[in-house]
Amino acid sequence: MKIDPNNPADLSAQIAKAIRDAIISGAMPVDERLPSEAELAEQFAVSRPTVREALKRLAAQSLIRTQRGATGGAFVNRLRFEDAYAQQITTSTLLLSMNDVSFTTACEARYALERACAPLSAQRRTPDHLATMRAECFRQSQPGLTDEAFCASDVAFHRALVDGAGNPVLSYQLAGAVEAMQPLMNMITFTARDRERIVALHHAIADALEARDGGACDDHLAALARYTMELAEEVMAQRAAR
Amino acid sequence: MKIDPNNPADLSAQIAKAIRDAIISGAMPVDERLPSEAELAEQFAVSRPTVREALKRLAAQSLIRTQRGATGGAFVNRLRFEDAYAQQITTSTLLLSMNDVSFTTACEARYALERACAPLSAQRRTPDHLATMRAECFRQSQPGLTDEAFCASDVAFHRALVDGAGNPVLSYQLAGAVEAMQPLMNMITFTARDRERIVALHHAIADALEARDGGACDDHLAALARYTMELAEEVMAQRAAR
DNA sequence: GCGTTTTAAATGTCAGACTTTTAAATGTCT
DNA sequence: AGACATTTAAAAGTCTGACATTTAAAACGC
Repeated sequence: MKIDPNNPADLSAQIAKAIRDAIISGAMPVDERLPSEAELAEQFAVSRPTVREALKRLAAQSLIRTQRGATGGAFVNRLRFEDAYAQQITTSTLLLSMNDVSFTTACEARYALERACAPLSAQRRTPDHLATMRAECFRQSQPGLTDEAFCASDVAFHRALVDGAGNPVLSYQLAGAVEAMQPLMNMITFTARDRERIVALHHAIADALEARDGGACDDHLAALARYTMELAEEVMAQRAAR
Repeated sequence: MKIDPNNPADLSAQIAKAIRDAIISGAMPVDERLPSEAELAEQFAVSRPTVREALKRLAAQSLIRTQRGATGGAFVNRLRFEDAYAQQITTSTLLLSMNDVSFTTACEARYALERACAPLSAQRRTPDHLATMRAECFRQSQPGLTDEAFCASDVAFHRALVDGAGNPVLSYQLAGAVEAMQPLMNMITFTARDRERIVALHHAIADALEARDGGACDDHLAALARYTMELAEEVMAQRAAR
């Protein structure tokens, strides 16, 4: 850990960076305890509140966790895939909403990535994945379902597809792409016929995975992508006309 | 923004969550100024240091930025793709290093995602992207190059490929997958013949993109994926033997 | 009217105290 | 001796109040 220059601004950011670099470089292994706040304050020659601000920055990135009590302190945290999912999803959601990314762009990215999973998922999906997909299909065909619940079920279906690839790195990367689409999808009103069509494609996808036919799965995903974009275009056209 | 229960622990986390939710829900538009730290302290009935810790958490996620001075304060930050790239890369890198993800798993994910970009990149790549790829190919065939520089150039080549798809969401998602592989790739020692083979495949990929032939590009990427994994397996076998 | 100075508001930092949590050390009883 | 209760100390979490620094707008002077 390095010292800070005599630049008396952003001290907490500098300290956070120093510690972050130490963690990333591997100098501090997982579960290693950092010095206490008082010791860090002395080492960096700053006050304890400043150290605390730095630690909170790292905690926000799940790089450390803190524990109170006698043997407590700040510990290097093992970054778990589940924790990273959550961050990834909020970041992706904000990226889409704050940069007026078009529905088309987001949708294209999402289906391109999903199609990348298709062949792997066809090979490796378990009965569990199939069961989840069938269950979501069933839910999606229930009559009284709100559009939001329909979209949420859609996300669950596609997550099962992605998870079927059995590659946590892929699941992590795709969590953002799939879930961040949900707010955009919620802008669409699905008619009964739309839903019917989508559920039919979902069934076709599940069938293809059950048959371990990656090619067919890819074809149906492509069809679903086209159909989703068509629906979105209609909505856009209606809004433009209004 | 909601109040906190009388739970006197994690106050700053609760406050950060309240503000974060307000931002994500869209209740606070981009560039909106938050109340001053003193006002927030009063609203949440906590002290200013506690509010500051909450704000630092949000700043660590690039959700807000702060400005000093008379008209200063904390502002809702427009999350830019470039900022998100950096976070994505560090998160992905840590995920891989802390969860002993195998080279094979990471490599599989990376190439699956890259292949998802291939058809789009074939359609939309600009001369700029091609020029970058050619330049990196040239660099990769320089004799005195260290393994690390070779890997860095490899990353640059593949980023150009991904950026060629002209979809910022894809570029963002893939930044992590591609760059986080670099530390793993650095564990491989490339012989002159290895490099020759890789550069040849890179050239073939660039040729396919130049010809706007997505299929050929996909084939070469698949070949590159196979070859990379073969190399890694050799390295692993050598280590196991030792 | 324009340039300079003052002022006020805001973040950034510090020092010291107190509270709460937690586990280990100590003590006590059976 | 062992099990249970008590004390103690270390650490994070919080609060109060103060000072420093930055910055833009207001006040002032020419």
